[in-house]
Amino acid sequence: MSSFLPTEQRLALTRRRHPAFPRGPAVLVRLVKHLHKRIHDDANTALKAFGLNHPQYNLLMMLYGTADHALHPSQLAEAAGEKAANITRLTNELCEKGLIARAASEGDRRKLVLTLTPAGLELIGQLLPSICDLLEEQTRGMSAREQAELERLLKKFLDGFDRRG
Amino acid sequence: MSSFLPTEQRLALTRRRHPAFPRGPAVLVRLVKHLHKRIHDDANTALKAFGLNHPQYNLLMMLYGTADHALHPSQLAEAAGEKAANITRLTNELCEKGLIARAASEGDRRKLVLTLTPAGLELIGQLLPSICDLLEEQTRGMSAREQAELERLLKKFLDGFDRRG
DNA sequence: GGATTTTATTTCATAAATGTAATATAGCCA
DNA sequence: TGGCTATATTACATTTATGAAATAAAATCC
Repeated sequence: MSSFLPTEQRLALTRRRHPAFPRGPAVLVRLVKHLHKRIHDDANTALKAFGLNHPQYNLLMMLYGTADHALHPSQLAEAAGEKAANITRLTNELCEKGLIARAASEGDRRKLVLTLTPAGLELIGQLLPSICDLLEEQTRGMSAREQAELERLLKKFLDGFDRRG
Repeated sequence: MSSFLPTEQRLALTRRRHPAFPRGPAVLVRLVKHLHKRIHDDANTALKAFGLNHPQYNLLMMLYGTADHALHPSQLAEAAGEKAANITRLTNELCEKGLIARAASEGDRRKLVLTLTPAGLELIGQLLPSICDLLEEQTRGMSAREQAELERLLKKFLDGFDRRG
């Protein structure tokens, strides 16, 4: 059946030993952890054929989703949820592959501008069909209505973290 | 407002450029990623006071949630969603702290048995109140009904990955 | 029962992520 | 303008995670 069953059993036992342990929230947290792992692993597998890993793909897609395909490193860090130090390393890798380019920022010379190169755009065009298939397949079990409801609830969940700061 | 808004805007632009890109599934995947990050960071912060990090805490709780507080390394890896190599390192750390103990397995001498020590149990008792508070707070924005519905939908989402193998 | 295959665990090399400090420029204010 | 503060980015050290090979014991097969 579900790969999550053992987790629930352990949680039940935990509650017997420590009744204050909040079952619902703990289940949600563990579900997110499990899902994240599966999503990350699946994506890495699918992207291997294109010479990318998941974080690199995410950076490319953040640029792809921006008006002029250009972002400052700090914006990219924020967009992709990566630490600044990580952005340096990952963008170095993408530069070496020729998928993005670095340029000095016109207005503020502390900043750089990262842009997708034609090769980067080309690669995105090549890999998107695989990624679309993957995303469709991963959510095949849910109706459109369920997906929308899940989206709503996940956003509410995330709001709770924003509130905490 | 929501920290997720920019993500949605980028997704909208992505769809304009590549109409086949499935918005719903992509949003779900990105929400899971954001949530996981926040959960992981919050937990690490809360656990620092107890000298633990999130993966170490997870291992302790997997043992705590098991009938006799004992698991083989391979079971622990499965339970915590960690790779075997990682389990070796993490359990070494926990052994050095005296929170768990290793023993040879009676039946199958390829295996080890990992058990919570009294000190490990004691530490869990000390940190659980903080963790319970944290979990309650993170989910405060959702009603019990919403939490239950979210749990149901996340399980359905996870089922999709189990089906893929 | 001996050879072969499978399973469990660890070791080691490597990759990925993070924190902290260093560097450089911008913006501000007197 | 000069000095102070804030921001952007990178470099370096450290931690954390992963993959692949090595080791050893069990299970299987003939």
